[in-house]
Amino acid sequence: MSAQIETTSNSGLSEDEVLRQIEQAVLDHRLPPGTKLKEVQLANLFGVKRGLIRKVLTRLAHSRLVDQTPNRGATVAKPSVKEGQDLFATRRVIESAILETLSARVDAGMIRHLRKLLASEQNAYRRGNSEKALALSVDFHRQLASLAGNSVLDEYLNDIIRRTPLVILTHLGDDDQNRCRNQEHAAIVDALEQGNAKKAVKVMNRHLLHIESKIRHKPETAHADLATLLRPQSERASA
Amino acid sequence: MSAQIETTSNSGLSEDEVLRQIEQAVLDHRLPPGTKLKEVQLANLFGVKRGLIRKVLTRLAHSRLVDQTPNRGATVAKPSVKEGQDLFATRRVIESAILETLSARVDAGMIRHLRKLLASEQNAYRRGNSEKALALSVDFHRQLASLAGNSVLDEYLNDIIRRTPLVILTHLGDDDQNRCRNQEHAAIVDALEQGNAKKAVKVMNRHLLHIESKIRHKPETAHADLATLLRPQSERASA
DNA sequence: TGATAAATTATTGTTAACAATTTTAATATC
DNA sequence: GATATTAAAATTGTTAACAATAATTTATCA
Repeated sequence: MSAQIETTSNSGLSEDEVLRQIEQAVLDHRLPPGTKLKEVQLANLFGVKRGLIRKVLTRLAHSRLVDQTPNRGATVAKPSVKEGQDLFATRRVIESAILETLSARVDAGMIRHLRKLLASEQNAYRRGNSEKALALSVDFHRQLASLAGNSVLDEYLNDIIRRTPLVILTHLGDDDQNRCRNQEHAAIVDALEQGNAKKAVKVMNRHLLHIESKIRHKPETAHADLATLLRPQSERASA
Repeated sequence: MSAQIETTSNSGLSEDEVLRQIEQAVLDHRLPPGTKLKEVQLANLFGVKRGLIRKVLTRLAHSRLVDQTPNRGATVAKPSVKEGQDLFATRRVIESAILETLSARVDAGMIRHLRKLLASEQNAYRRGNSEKALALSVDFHRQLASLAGNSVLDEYLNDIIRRTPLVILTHLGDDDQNRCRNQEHAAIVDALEQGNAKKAVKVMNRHLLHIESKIRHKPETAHADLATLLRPQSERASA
C-alpha cells in the first residue's frame, strides 16, 4: 500500500488534501483495485487523526472509488464488467457533449493552450516518461471539459476520469495498450480548430472505444479437465 | 425547517436512511435553498447522535446538495444561475442518452410499466394532488433511467434529479408552471413505443427547455432613478 | 437613542477512550 | 499433520467531553 505521503511533520494535512492524494494515487495506478485501506495506517501515513480518515473514506465511498463494508473496512473499488462498460459508454456521452459545447465557443487561445499540452504529452512519450505521459493524457481530457465551460459536465467528467483506472486495472491490466493514443488527441484538436464538432466527436468515440471494446466477460473454461485439476501442483506448473 | 421525521422512538435511523430523508425533503420542495441545517437539531429530530449527522452532511455536501462552510455549518445549496443552466444543459445530455439507450432495448413489458406510471401521474394531477403528482413526475424520469440499464447514467440522472429542485426554487419559485408537463411524458412513451428515438429525444429536450429557458440572470436596474430612491418610503409605495 | 464592547449561549470541530467486530496467532485435539 | 478451539491482537464503530468559533444578548457609553 503506497499512497503518496506529502506531509509536514508537525501538522497533518487537511481533509481535502488527504482526499486529493488518495484520488491521485488511484489515478496514477499506485492503488490497485482491491487494496485494503486501513484507517489507522492511513492516519499514521498522513499524520492525521483517524476521524479525518474516516471522513475521507466516507467521501471516497460516496464517489464509488472505495467499497466500504460494515465492520470490514474499506478497499479500493473493483468495478464489475457491466459497470466498466456502463462507465465507458457514459464517458462517450459526456466527452461528446463536452466537445460539442467546446466547439461552439473555441477560440485561437484555447487551441494554442491545447496544442501546448499535446506537445508536452508527445515529449513525455518520446522520452519514455510513462508516468508523466499518463498524467498529461488525463489532463488533456480535463482541459477539454474545463474549456467547454459547463461546470456540471466538468464535474462528471472528472468523476469518470477518477474511476476509469479502476475499470482498466481490474479488467485489463496496467499496460500501455490501455492508455490514450496521443495521435487521437491531436486529431481531436485539429477537428476543433476546423470547427468540425462531428469529426471531433467521432475521433473521441473511437479513442474511447479502443479501450472499451476490450472490457468484457472472460469466458469461463467450460469444462475444466479434472485430471489436470487433480494433478499435484508441481506437475501442473510444467504442463 | 421541516425535514420529515420518520423514526422509532427507542432506536434512531441509519446513516443511509437519514441521508435519504433529507434528500427526499429537498426533492419535495420542503427544504428551501439557504435553509440552515443545524447538527444538534437534526440529531434530535432523527433520534441519532450528532456524529451520524456530521457524516450525512459530509455526504450531502459532496453531492452539492448542501453548502458547508467551516465553523458556520451547513445550508441547503443555492446554485448560481450559471450552475442552474449548466445543470439543465447536462440534464438534456444525460436524458437524451438514456432515451437512446432505452430505445434500443425497450420491450412491451417496459412500455406497459411506463404507461401505468403515466396513468397514476395523470390521476394525481386530475385529483389536484400536487405532492403526489410531483413525486410521480420525478419517478417517471427515474424509471426511464432504470429501464435503460446503464448504471452510471442512472446514477448521474439521479444526482441531477436531486439537484434540480434547488435550481428551480432558487431562481424560479415553487410554481406549477415549473414542473413537468404530463402530456410530454406521454409523448415520450409514444415515441419509445414506435421505436423513434429521435422523436423521444426531441420531446425530452423540449420538455426540459420549457423550464431551462427561464433560468437567467435577472437584469439589474441599470440606472436607478435617484429621485425615486430618495423619496420617502410612503410616497414610494404609491408610485 | 444608537453604537460599541463585553458576556453569554449556541453551534461546529476535534479527540481519546471505549465498545464491538474481525482477523490472526497460539494452543489443544484427533 | 490437519483441524478445531481459544486467546490475543488488530481494526472498525461509537460516544461524550471538551475546544474553538460564531451568533446572540446584555451592559455600557457618548
